[in-house]
Amino acid sequence: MRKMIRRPTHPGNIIKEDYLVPLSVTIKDMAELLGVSRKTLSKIINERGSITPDMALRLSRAFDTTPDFWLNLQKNYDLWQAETASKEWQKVKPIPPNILHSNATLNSEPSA
Amino acid sequence: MRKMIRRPTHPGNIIKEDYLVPLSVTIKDMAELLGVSRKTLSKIINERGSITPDMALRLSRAFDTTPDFWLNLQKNYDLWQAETASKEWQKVKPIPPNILHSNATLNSEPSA
DNA sequence: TGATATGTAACCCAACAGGTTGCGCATGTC
DNA sequence: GACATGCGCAACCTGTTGGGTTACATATCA
Repeated sequence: MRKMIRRPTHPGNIIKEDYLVPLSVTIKDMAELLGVSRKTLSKIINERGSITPDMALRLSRAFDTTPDFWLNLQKNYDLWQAETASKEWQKVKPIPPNILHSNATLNSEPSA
Repeated sequence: MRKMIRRPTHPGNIIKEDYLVPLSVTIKDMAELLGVSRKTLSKIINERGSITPDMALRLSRAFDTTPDFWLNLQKNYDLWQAETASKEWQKVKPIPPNILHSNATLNSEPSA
């Protein structure tokens, strides 16, 4: 697993660049095809909305892709956001590997 | 991509069976280690809560895993739920492959 | 009996998905 | 110029959900 260096591409960007533009479809028409409101799609395209599981299913139908493709894009984006937004999670103390990968338990034998 | 037949395992199940039980850690203590409330972890363990990106980062720290591992579990679970919850997305009409994979546009030349 | 662990309900707050309506702007067309 | 269309976006509304705290009943264990 390589750590994400730069801000991952937003799914909306892919929709726009790889589908809407090449196909010359407007946001309005695409929203209709997908069965969602123009606003919902517009927000995603403009990177202010996210791909929900339901939207991923719709996109997978329209573009002959997998729902996972879209959800992975969103996942990577969200993860990057979470990593960046706060450093609180870094305060979590890792469970010592020797305990994690043995039969030992966390609260048994304080030391040895 | 193989289609998901049965209900995917909930991330909370993994946390419990693969970590809490083997390590003999209580939900209370684990919640403390993760820096979240007992309720938050309890909800996840009991499959009433989901793994957020932030929680995935915390789990990855504690258990020496990747955040993606946890988010993928959640993603698969959510996707299955969305597929099952409603069939509305199936009404989305696929864009004809010949148009999708050519230089043609959707609204150009109604036929040929 | 007393301490601990746990599920869960009640409450509160913030965020977010999605929908509708409408406004202002840009562009294209008649 | 006048009108239609596409689009970003702001309001406004609703429902859901994550997360926190407090509290309670139950269960288990020393």
